[in-house]
Amino acid sequence: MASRKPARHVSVKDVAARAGVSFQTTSKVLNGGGTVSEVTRARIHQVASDLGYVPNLQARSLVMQRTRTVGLLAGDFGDQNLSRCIVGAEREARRQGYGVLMTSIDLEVSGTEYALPSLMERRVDGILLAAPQMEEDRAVARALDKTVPVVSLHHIAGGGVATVGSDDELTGLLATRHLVAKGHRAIAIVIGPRARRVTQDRLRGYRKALEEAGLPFDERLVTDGSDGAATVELLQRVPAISAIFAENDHLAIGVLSALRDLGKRVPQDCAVVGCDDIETAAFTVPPLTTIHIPFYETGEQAMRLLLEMITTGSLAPRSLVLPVHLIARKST
Amino acid sequence: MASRKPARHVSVKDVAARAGVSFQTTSKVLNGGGTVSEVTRARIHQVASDLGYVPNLQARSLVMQRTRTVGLLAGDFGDQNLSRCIVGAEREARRQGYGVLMTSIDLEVSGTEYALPSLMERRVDGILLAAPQMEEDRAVARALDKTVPVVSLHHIAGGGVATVGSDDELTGLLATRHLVAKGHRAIAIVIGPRARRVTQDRLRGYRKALEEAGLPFDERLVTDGSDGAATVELLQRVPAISAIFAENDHLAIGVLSALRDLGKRVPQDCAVVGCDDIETAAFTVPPLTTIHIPFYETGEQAMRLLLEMITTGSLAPRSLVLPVHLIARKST
DNA sequence: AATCACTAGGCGAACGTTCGCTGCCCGCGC
DNA sequence: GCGCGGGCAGCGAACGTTCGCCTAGTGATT
Repeated sequence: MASRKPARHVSVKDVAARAGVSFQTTSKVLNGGGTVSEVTRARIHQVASDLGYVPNLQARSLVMQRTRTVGLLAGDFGDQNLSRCIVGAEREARRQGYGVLMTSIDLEVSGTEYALPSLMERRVDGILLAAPQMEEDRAVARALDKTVPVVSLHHIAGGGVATVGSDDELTGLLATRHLVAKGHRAIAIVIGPRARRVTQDRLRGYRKALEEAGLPFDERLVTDGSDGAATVELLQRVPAISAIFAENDHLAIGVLSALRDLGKRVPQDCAVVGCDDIETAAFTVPPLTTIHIPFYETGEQAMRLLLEMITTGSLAPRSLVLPVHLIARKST
Repeated sequence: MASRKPARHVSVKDVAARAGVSFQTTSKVLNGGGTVSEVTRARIHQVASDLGYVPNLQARSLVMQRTRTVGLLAGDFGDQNLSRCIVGAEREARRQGYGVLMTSIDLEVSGTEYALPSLMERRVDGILLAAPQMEEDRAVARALDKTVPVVSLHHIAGGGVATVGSDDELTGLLATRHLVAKGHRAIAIVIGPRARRVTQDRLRGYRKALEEAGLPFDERLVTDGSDGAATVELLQRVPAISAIFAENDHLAIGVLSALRDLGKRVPQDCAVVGCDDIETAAFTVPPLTTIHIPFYETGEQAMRLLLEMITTGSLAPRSLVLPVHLIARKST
């Protein structure tokens, strides 16, 4: 019935046989360089293309001791910001002729259990970590085989890992400064999970900006925005609030909607600034002023660093912090 | 200075030497099964874990003639819907012990140029196509090596490729029926690129629903929504319009914003229904009624089908259409 | 005419596995 | 006491490459 034969791929030997040369010579022509006469070279190329020869990178990797493949360990591909990083990283890898083996880690298992070993078995030349949730997982640093270069987009507990990211403190600083510059004095902040670095850093930037402006830091102006009602409570607690800094755009959208429910106009009654510059930020009502985070470039730079580490063989953990900038829209 | 040696990985031979057995016996114990006495078995396991042995899948693949890796050719990882598919696909692959090699194709090159060959060189066992833009690229079907199973999330010109997707005609049908049921008679449709299958199919569903309801199809009620002004023009052209079906949620958001600009209330003055159920659809103002497309499941099923084709060795192009359903929110 | 320097291409080994076969030793039954 | 079978382990080959080394020719130089 259906042809069940896998129809083996053609190898250098097949080409060699047809061209009447040794397979090593064929190899020289097709892949490596060597001194082969122009005529046989041409003949071999001809036969190879006739037969549809496709080099077997597995075999090549075996002898070369490198796969030209990097592992990408992602927390959640669904996350829009992360996926922008990934796009950048993948593109850079491809540009340099590297393949990308992707794995995501589910929340249940710590990633150390399955994902890392699976990458190591496939002998990736390096690993790019894009998993915020393993920030505080001390097992990760331990599980990381010291033989392969690693770059992470997030801080890794235990350190010793190269990191590429954006300047989160600056992010908080710019956002808050902007509000200060607009004349606001009672500036609240809505934050995500406190355990996350990004939260802490942006919060620090917020405090720094207040300090610069000679404004007191008031713990009552800080609220956890994970549930929508938080903003409402916040405003009831401190009615004087005239501006809200949301530590990321999703929170900002929640804030916007809470303000609308309260009948407050943005930005007249209350200004709002977010962070991340997600795609929809430009289309909220009103369009959201936010801090643009260069996610794409982050991924790109991270991959570039990783590949550089791979080619130079250096395992020294260098780090890179990318600048951010404010995008003023209508919410402030 | 910095240790520059790659510090070679430990192989079965290393383990064997330490355990005082032949490397083949070690292989039997560690990977394949064989008849080995309990004591040597234990000893080998001990040594392997002491030395930190990690099997080399490259070498294994070479002899087994399969890599347990599938290629994922994606159009755009940034696309939210696509990335949900990808998450589902990756998860299923991982569940079955397969690795996923990802490549995205840039708009400049057709994908056939670089991406497919690169996957073939790495000897993937199968390929999952998730690239809407190659829908009409006839080169794709030709470039596809007939030796490896392929499943696509989109129609492939030339056919012969297994496809998994959702029922786009049903999508248009349900959306329009819903509006009809709400009593609307002048129902406009805002569509994306006409060349895309999904557009055509959803449009067909729209027409079918109108027909069912005995409403005439009016070409003036069809508009290309790619630029925001289209909706405004549409409503000026046909003021009687009381409902708009947007062929996807992004278009719907554009429509919503246009209606707001015109001072029309949603849903009182004009109802809106979208498609896709993107994440933000629940947070628009008002929350968007839309057709939920099971992207995650689509990816999952596609991968399942692909892996099944791989293991059974069947190349027959089976196809799968997943059902969709309406999610009623406040915009209708 | 003998040596030389090159060029073109072959050969063997290695990379880390799997797999089928062979051989050894031991205990058992007659 | 002899042959036999079964459990255990080793051996060789193969998968498709790359790489260094070797050899057989060729034409030019002494």
